[in-house]
Amino acid sequence: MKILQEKFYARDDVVAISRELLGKVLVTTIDGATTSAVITETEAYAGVRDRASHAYGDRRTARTEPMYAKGGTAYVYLCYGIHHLFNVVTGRSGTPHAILVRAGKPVEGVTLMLERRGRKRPDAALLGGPGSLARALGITTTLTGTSLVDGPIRIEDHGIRVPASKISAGPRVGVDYAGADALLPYRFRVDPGEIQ
DNA sequence: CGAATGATATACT
DNA sequence: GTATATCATTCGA
Repeated sequence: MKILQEKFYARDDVVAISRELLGKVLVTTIDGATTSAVITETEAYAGVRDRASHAYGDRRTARTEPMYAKGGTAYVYLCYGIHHLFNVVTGRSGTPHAILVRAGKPVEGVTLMLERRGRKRPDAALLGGPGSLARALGITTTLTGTSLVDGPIRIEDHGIRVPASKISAGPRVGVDYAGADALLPYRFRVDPGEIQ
């Protein structure tokens, strides 16, 4: 159960880190209650040169400020006025790379996750989609800018191995506005059935 | 298929 | 300071 340290996040290759996050375990402790899930889907947002990124063109604002922090910082923002989306900031300080965590497979605190989502039984919809995942894990915008190393959100390595052959890559979701960058294969997914 | 729903960025006065 | 368009989505008809 080792918590990923700053060294893991500080690297420059956000796309490589996106692949490596598959199979890692996202853990939150909110109000003393812990919930966790294996990450099964991620999307890379490659800083200032990626039209789909909030930091495209070096747009540094109050909202995007956490993206410019050092790797291992949480970036959470409100989307469509309803959904809190959780991202992992990578790269060194000043490099606004981030990874959107889109889906997961429940591990710990399933009852609480069902309660937060207003559902009866665990199924693909419980943690399927970035808004649903954040909701189930209790992640809100108040946690943006917090540390993933010693904060309420962290990511652990449980030794789950995801072979490269089981990872599918494709274009990102909901970023049609990004022109040619919308076609980049920056979305990575592993079939939840492949996770032990 | 389309409404919901509010913070945020940007362009105005 | 005020106005308005725009979302890295979800759920229900």
